[in-house]
Amino acid sequence: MAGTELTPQDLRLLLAVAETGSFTAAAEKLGLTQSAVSHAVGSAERRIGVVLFDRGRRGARPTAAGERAVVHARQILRQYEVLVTESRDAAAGTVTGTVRIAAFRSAAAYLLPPALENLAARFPGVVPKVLIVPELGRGTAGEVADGRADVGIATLAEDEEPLPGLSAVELLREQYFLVRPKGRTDVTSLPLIDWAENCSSYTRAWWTCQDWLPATRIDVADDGVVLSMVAKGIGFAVLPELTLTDPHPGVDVVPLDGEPPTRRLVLITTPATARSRAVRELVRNLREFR
Amino acid sequence: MAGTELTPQDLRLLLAVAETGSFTAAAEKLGLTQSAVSHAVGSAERRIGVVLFDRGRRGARPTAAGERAVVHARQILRQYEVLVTESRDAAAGTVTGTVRIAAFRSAAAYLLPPALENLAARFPGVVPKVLIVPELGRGTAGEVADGRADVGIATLAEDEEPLPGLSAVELLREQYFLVRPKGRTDVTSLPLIDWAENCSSYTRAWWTCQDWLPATRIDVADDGVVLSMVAKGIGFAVLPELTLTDPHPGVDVVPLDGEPPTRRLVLITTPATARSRAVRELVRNLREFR
DNA sequence: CGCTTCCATGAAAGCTGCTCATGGAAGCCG
DNA sequence: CGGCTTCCATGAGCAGCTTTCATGGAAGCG
Repeated sequence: MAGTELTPQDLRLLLAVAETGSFTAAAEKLGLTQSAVSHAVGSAERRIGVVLFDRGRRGARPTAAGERAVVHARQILRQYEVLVTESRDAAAGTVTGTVRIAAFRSAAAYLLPPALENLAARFPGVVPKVLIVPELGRGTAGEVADGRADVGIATLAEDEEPLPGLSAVELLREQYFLVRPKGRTDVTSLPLIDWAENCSSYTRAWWTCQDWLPATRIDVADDGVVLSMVAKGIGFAVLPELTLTDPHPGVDVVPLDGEPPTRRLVLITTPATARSRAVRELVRNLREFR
Repeated sequence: MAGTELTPQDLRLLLAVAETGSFTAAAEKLGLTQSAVSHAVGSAERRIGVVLFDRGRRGARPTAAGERAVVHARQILRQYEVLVTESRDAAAGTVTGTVRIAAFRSAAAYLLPPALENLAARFPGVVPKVLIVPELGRGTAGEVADGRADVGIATLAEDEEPLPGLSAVELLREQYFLVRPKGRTDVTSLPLIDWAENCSSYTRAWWTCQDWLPATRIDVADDGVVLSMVAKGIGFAVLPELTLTDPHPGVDVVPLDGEPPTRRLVLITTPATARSRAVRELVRNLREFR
């Protein structure tokens, strides 16, 4: 395509190829010919002087260079959208556009609904899209960094810094509580039911100050399952406040001794969209309704 | 241009028109015809459904919508560059690219040189471009927000928050000092020589705690001029540490009584580029050499 | 009023991105 | 081992978009 640079269409192509893993599938997805994709990708590679995909029998996989290109492609395409909606808004004096929110399950369940309701009431033109992501690996911050979301609700340990270049605003700071089967006051002999998202670094410091460690540790994927297992007397758990918002019969929630561990919930944003009215309003809402 | 969206060429055009203030000048700047610009801008406006420029006898001025479009256009074009250089770097295992740094004068004079020297030694492929901006209005942060710089060195009062969506990392925290003509111990009767960039909100709180106020106030544009005026005995000044780095004959620098005012120097970055190796290294250098 | 300096517009040229048609390579399998 | 399938590459040709060329109109300035 044009001269020496990549057009938005090129970017969409790269993205489609990366996401489908094949030129043919990408072409189909965009309503084009496989030939068109092949020509375009080849031309793009020639123009920037780098191979973006390894073609093999099983399709096409991005090279290291391709991975980088794809991340930027997503962000550029998003910013094109923002350009258009913000320009229209500026002319019409309205607030519209979509806001893609990445949140982990419990945040989406307890924090988002009131904020989104209020947002919808005041800015009917704004369409929020919620993306539920497990807070593992790079978690929600990764979604924002890779251009798949505009705003992320992430957890951060007290001393942790956000990924470079992402701006974090503290939403709230929450404590961990001891959750034990109802009536069971001594849990030292019970297994600890841990939960994959519950990044253990948050509680590790606290454990090192205790004079006992749990006998066994059971790992579970979902925090709801953790709670019902505790209710059945299978073990005890250490969970943050947010996952304990609903009343849970069959368990006692008690504060932890000493210096209880805490974690911060932060709002991750990217500059590209953070200045848009819709995102700013969402952030304001979330901070109000915490 | 193409279908329903703006190509990078369209963006370059918008930018050129906004910067030159005329279709004709923009065309010349890009080596095109005035006709091409007119057709392209018209077509872009039709596609996004908004008038971007007010055309008059004196040329073209961006509308509110146009202003927004231009800001995003700068950022999108920059991110295209970053896409290309990062992809090439990923393939070749190098670190290249330009980093545009916005700094106010004294930061550029005292903070930047050692950091840039070190950066150049370790990453010869990285080309820093320094943009000196008065820290007035939105200051260096505005340069970053509008896509004219990748990194900004800005000042922030203790309780101040950075612009929404920009991420700020604290570089250092510096005190204000009293600067008076050599030997002159009582300055209460002298005029205060103030300096436009010296955002008075930083020192206002301190003044309200004092039991005297300066007789007169003289406003000067440059901090160097402030110092030489003090040296001539014309008045006294209250200046932050950074502007006092060099020895200044003819003045005494003494700490302020009570709770002296401070300001923070922060590094402002945008996600688009902050993850690039070059920017991260620059940030590391600046924090080391503070 | 003529002159200059802006921008707009219609028609034609040139380039580019797409499709069509085809070929090649590599795995799978009876 | 040929046939089949499933990938991607390539060359030729067409359609459409971007740009130019050649004008025209509108408004400020002497």
